[in-house]
Amino acid sequence: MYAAALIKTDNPFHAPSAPGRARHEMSALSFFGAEAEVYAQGEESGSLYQIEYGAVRIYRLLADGRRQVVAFQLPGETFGFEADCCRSFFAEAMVNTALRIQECTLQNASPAVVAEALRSMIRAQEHLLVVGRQNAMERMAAFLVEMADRQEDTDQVELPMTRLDIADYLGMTIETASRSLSALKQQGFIRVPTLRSVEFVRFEGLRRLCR
Amino acid sequence: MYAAALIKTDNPFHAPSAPGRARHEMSALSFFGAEAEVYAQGEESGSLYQIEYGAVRIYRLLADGRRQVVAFQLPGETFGFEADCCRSFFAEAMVNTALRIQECTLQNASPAVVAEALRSMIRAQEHLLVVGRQNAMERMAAFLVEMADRQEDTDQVELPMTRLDIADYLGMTIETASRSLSALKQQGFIRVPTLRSVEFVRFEGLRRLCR
DNA sequence: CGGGAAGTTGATATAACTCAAGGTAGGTGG
DNA sequence: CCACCTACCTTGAGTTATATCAACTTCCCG
Repeated sequence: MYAAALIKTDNPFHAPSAPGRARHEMSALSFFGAEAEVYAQGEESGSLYQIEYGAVRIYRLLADGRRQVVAFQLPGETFGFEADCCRSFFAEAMVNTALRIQECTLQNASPAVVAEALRSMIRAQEHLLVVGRQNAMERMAAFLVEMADRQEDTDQVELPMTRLDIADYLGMTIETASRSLSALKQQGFIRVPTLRSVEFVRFEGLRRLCR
Repeated sequence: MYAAALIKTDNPFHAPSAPGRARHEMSALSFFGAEAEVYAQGEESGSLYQIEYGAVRIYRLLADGRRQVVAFQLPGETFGFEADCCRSFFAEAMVNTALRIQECTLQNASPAVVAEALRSMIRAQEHLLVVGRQNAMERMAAFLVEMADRQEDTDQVELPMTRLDIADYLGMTIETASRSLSALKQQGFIRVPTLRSVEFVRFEGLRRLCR
């Protein structure tokens, strides 16, 4: 059992203790409750984070509060590798999350870490095409396809994020996000058994929709 | 003088010979005329490109031809570092361009190359905020501020790209790009002495506009 | 000076935003 | 265990920013 002091959270909820599965590395787990901040823009960087379980949103804000989520990070993925000393973005847990934290500099970065960073860049640039050039239904389809591909399951996906998170990821309002999801449902592409899960009925149709 | 055979271009124009300035490395220069392709999506990757002079656009297409420019690369900058074997994007010279090409793998990548790749990622993610959450005038202002910051000149910038390139970078139509530029001009933020240059009148105002 | 490509401006159409009301699901306490 | 409460989500109606379509202008190059 981990001491409560280890749990870094700014909301009253306390994350559960470590899961029973085996540890892959010597680094300890850190726990974050839903909405807890992992790091903030402007903070000193230098650490690398790997998600053991849970999910994290990476985002940036405009002066008037408009938010763009630039990435969702899922179990097994690594984030937080930066060239400069200061964080360029905010990172927050979306649900109860366990992270392995390790120090990492440009010099000691392994090729695997570099490779994952480069793939994150490709994903960000592909996402730019979605946000810059696709309409609302195409964006929602692209989001669902991306989640399915990353979870390697084209039957259904679990969504650790709210509709507002999805909207801020896709560069639209929560109402438009909700309407797009309803339209995909109504047109027989998906079913939505619960608010946080989506079942695919015609996955390839969905993929064709956003090519 | 370089042989014409060295000039890789798919348009009739031939790039001029190498500039007089000193070479920093042993690698030879390759020349590309305006609109010449540097690499295409799906091609085998493995090379890294550094711009000696000129400018390159990195972009992706949707099936119906919609285009998103994900980055502009300027002199001194490096691009083309990828984790996987295949190119994820197209790269095209926008004007007469000279590139130093070198082989580069994940294993032999220098920390400097990794650092520049990470900065490209941050720039892509910051651009996501512009495209996802800012209106047309804010986007155009953000573009001009970015170009000024990268050229390290807040008095004026040279634009190696067309209005259509700018529009496809900012996720808007060419008409909206033109109108946004006109609005910034009309409101006294900038002057536009030629089609390919912009003078800043109130640079800090421009910066405030897109924060 | 002429021609063509690139850019600008105007008028109208439309997709997405905004504001508002209503619905649903999950959690809490009686 | 059920009912209520609240946060989250969905749907509707009207507005607006940007896209679209079209005409005109400017710049560059021969």
